[in-house]
Amino acid sequence: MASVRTRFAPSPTGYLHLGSARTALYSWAYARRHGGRFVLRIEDTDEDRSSRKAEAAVLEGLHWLGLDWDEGPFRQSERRDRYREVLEQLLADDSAYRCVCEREDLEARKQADLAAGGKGIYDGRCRNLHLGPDCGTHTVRLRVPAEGMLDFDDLVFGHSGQDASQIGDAIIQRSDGTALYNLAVVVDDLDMSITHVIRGADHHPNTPLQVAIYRALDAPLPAFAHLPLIVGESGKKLSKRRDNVSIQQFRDEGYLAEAVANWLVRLGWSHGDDEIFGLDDITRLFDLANVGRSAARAELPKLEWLDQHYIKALKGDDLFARVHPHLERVAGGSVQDTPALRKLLDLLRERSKTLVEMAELARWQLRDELDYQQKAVQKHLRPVVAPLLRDLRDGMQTLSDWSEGALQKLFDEVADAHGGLKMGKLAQPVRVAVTGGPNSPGIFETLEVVGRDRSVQRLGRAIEMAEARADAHES
RNA sequence: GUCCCCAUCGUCUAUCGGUCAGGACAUGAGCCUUUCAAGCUCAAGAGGCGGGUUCGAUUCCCGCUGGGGAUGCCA
Repeated sequence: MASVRTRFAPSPTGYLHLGSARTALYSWAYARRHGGRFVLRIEDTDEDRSSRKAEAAVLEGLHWLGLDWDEGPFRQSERRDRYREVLEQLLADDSAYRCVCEREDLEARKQADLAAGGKGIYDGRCRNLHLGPDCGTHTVRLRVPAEGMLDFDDLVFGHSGQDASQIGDAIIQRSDGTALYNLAVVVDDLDMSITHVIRGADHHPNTPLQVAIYRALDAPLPAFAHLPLIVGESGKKLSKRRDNVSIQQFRDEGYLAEAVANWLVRLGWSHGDDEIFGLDDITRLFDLANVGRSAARAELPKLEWLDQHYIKALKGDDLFARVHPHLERVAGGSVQDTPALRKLLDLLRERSKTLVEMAELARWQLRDELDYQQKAVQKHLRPVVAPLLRDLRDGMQTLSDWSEGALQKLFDEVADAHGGLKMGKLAQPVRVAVTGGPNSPGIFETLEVVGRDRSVQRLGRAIEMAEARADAHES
């Protein structure tokens, strides 16, 4: 058997669509798994909707996910002559014919047919007119056989097909002389020797028509594999309006590429009870045989869990580089690489579902001005804690060494001095004082990150806040 | 309307005639604990309905119901 050749053929939409991303991932994985080649082709036959910029965004999405291709990108817009050549050939052997039916008229006849209980397919008015090139403005239609099965093997859905009588003679060339999608894909897949056409199940119903084209061209069929749709919360096909369909948006929301890829690969494919798949695992294990047949609902919780899973494994330079843009957004300016920040990020790994969340959790380190959470201030910075904070602050100023160990010792001493206070009584007020909120990593680690000067300063501010409330009570 | 497809916990899925129907996420409870997480333990939670076939159906067949997709001079 010829070596595997798969392709990904997106239309340039300005971003990489979630469903397309999965199709790309599966096609890529299938080629890699079988030592084949992966071809990239841009389907830009609809000029109105295509631009180079929109195409670049699609490629960027692919790169971000970690997918690479061996050939291309080829563009259908650059293959017009080839389509024309094929069209001429089809016309010459009478597999196709010119049609001069006008749009409005066509629509009216279709509606009438539908109303009369018909199927609403082309009535074949020009089918036997044998119109020549001089017939004026015209489209070209494929002469689909009147009967017989237009069938094909589908690696996911099994043997599929439709009776030819259910399909009208479809237009394959527009009246402006350009080829339509259904013709272009077939010609491209043939010319590019694609062995496995892997694409979304929304193309499943179009395939019989394409089979008719293959036959008209007297060409062998590739293997088809239609992937069940990914649907949104609504249970319907993903829509730009309702759902987040842009891979770039997931990236911007702080999801890691490996998490998105892992999420996508499991949306429709499985390998026993396994859940964690890196790109390398995917190229090693992926197979069409284990792709399911029903639509999968894209829900975020699993993605979040995966994202946290991969974030937990991130460290050092890699971690820093990936959160950096998000840190700068929170900081509202440039963010320097410091040991304290590195330590904080490390502590935040298992507390963050996304990089965006991680950056948010680092806010108290990124900005000198604290955002105090009123509820936490009310609860923890009460007048009675002022003396505690004062002792702690004083102790910090003379602490010989600013380390978790030394801080722990200081806290123990202050707790003893105040009648054996529980650690929680001390930790929470301090936490609110130095971070502005009730949640953060361990208090000693937090203080170490904040640093002596800022800790002392923030404690001072907290003492003022607590005492101010005492005054308010008295007056 | 017509054609095509799909149907296991809330979600993603395993099962390829015989299982206490398994796992994961989410959910609830507990443990841990200076907060939040993380981690660990436990719990609850599924074969749409009706017919067949079979010694035996979630699994195979048919019908129904439900859902989805396609029906473009879009891809």
